[in-house]
Amino acid sequence: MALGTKDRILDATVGLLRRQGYAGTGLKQIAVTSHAPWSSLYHFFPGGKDELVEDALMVAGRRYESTIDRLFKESRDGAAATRAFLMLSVHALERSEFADGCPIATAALEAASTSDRLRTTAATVFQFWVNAAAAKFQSEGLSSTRAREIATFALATFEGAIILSRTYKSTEPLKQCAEMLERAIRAEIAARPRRPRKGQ
Amino acid sequence: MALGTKDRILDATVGLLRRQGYAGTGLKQIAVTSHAPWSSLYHFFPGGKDELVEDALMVAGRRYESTIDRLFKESRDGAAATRAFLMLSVHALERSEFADGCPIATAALEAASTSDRLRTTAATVFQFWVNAAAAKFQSEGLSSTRAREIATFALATFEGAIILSRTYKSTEPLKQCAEMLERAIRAEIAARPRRPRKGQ
DNA sequence: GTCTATAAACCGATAGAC
DNA sequence: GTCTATCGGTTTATAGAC
Repeated sequence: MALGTKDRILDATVGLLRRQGYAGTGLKQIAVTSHAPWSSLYHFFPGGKDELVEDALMVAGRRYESTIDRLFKESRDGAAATRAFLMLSVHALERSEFADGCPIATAALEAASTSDRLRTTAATVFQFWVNAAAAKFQSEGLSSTRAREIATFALATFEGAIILSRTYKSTEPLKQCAEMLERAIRAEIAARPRRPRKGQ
Repeated sequence: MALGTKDRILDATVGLLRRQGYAGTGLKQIAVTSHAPWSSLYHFFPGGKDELVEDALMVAGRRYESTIDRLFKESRDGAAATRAFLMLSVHALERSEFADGCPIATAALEAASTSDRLRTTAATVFQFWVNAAAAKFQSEGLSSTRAREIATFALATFEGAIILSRTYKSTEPLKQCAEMLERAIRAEIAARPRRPRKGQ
């Protein structure tokens, strides 16, 4: 089943955002890469570049969210799931010559001080991910607040490890962080006083 | 004492790279911001944009390096120094309306798959920082390799926390990560006799 | 939905006068 | 070291025909 033109445009945009960021990616290049006619960009995204990029960030964000959701539900515990999530990117980087990092991070940094609209979109996506991971930590006896703190810590280490691994062109930082992050999370959960879950 | 034109250009470039990244920052804007004549850019940086940005990354990198160096030498231990380093950015973000994050990260992500020259420069800077921090961890009894692993972990969490704090326009992620990172590092060091690979 | 054409602004870079 | 002018290319975006 062939992908529609709109979906091809969105997919190409996600891929180019990963490699070149927002400012470095031109609409023309998106049209060429996605084999879409130039005029289709404005047909499907009348709001221009910002609307297209916003949609692309949401698409990529939802995709990651379901991956996180599945991973954290399948895993033994949140610490192991976090490690597995980082290891997923190890392989993604290896397969893509260190291109397929986080689809949000570069655009998020670029937008943080330049576009409130895109910044908010990126923030929303990060919150999806934190929520998906925090659900697992909460099921291990942590309060909602505490579970989200740990998920935020995990997301931060993940994002930073991707930066280092892509910059070094080496998966070592990501692998080392995966290991230490797993230990750190396990310690946080073990050492901290558990707050009773309601009704239990 | 007035700054020379070249230094003003470099300073302006560092500031703009933080806020807009590499592709988002034009040479013309750098000239205007630094109050430098347009032709001075090519007078001082005959290699054009790439040479200018490379120099700016190195300047900012050396500046951070000496900060890290001082902080880690003054602090009680590496874990506390790491926490203090993250807290430094908490205040920098507060003072700058969430603009003054890491001067390298955005350009590093943009360059990772597009410019090997800038990617290498960013990698060199990160190594400076890791080395400066690792020296302290080594002085606490860790092997060089192990000290660098922990410094890399700290740098990754720092970079990711900056992304989240800037994206959320909240210093909470940075503060939470500072706290958890300190505990994690202290635990890693306490478990010092960590031989290559022990089974679980 | 797609085609072609084009506007208006901006990009990095260069040249020659002073 | 700085001034002015300009080149060729690219950018986002729009318009009208089909």
